[in-house]
Amino acid sequence: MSIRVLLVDDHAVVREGYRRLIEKQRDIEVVAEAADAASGYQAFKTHRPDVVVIDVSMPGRGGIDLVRQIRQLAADAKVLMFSMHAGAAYAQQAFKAGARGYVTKSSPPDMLVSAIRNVNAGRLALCPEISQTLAAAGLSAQPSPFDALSPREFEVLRMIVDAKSTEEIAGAFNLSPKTVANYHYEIKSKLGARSDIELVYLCINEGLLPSAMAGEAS
Amino acid sequence: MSIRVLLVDDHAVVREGYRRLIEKQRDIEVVAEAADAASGYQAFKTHRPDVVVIDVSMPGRGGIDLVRQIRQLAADAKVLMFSMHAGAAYAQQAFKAGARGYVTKSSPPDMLVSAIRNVNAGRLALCPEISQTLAAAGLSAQPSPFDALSPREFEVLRMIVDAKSTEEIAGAFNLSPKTVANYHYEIKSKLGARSDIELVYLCINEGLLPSAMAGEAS
DNA sequence: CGCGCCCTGGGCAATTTGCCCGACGATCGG
DNA sequence: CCGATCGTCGGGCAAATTGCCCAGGGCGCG
Repeated sequence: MSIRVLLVDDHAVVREGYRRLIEKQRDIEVVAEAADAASGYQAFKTHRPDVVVIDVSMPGRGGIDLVRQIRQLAADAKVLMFSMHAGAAYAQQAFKAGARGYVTKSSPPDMLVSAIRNVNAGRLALCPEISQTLAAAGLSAQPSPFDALSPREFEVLRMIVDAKSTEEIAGAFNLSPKTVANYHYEIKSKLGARSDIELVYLCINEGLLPSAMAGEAS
Repeated sequence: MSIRVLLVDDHAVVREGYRRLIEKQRDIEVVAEAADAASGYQAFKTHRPDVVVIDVSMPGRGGIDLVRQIRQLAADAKVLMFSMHAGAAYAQQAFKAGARGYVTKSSPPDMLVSAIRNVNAGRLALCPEISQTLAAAGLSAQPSPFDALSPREFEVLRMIVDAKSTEEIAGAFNLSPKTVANYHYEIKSKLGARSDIELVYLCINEGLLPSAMAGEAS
């Protein structure tokens, strides 16, 4: 009996790559793919895979939200998060949302497949970089102020540092602009940022951002 | 005679994915892979591929630099950039560095392979999102928008992205806070930034912020 | 059940932003 | 020499945003 996997990633190439890695194994098979959170959720409902592999950074509400949704539907769902950044903050949010594993895209191929096996077996799966930064952030020094953020605040923060306007965020989450503005204020307050620009820097050296994104120079 | 391709991307999964797509074609073959700029450069020298596919965002100084290096070695090298973000700024940088194509990772698979053929044939290759944003930004806009800034504006900009408050800047330059606010407005206007956060990103990928991203929590 | 989080948004004063305008000096072409 | 242009500096004012407080509803936990 093989492990049935659902792949959710907005980049077709990445899905191809993961699929290729998986197909080399004979005890794992890909039963479905999805390119965004909404269709990923549908695919989960219809296929009920053993393991769901989700990319954290996806357009719209992002992968973290999808985990939450899925776990709400099926509390025993096994989710493996898949990310391109090694920031501890993301990983922590992912685990809080109910993920059972977290690996980066730069991990060697065999780690990616063994992570699927681990998660399927009920074990946690995380790659060295993550466990390292997680451990460092965890027991040693200060608990990152990002831990104080509620899930919702974290998601709003992501949109903010992605240079989205208050209205865009409100639209994306179906919230009142006022509520978003309140989150914005609360986030800055919790993180001790005195301006949006400080906010960006905090996120950058927390690893929340791919370090340098292209601005919308329109 | 098939098109010989060199793949440079730091994520193993992505290389796998691209390789899988390419192997389905019989006129294209992957002659080498590399996981970083340095080994990519070596691989280019030894294999002399027809087309080099490079991921823009790689550890170190990124893929843009690699293009420049390669073009310096062989001015007729055909480089296809491969990115996960659709920002026009990155694409422009890529073309300025000598790339002949630019596609995003969210492009459909057949676009990725046809881009290789186009670049190999000497044509430009870019996916719709990019050509759109690029056209919007105006391809004629060759000079960096930063050139439009007056000296004073430039100085103020540097203070702004250094997270200084309006009052701090006014104090540092012996100006009225109102004047600083006016400069602030004028700068955003000239650079086309709709928020301070976009301003920061513009500066980052223009290389204005050498010290910005040094934070490694580890 | 009570307590305490989180989510959601209204209210409102204080500040900032967006945009326009006027003034002064320097530089430059004719 | 004379306008034209540009950079610097700031006032004004309406509109938007921020800072901060508050309140009700939902959900989990002891």
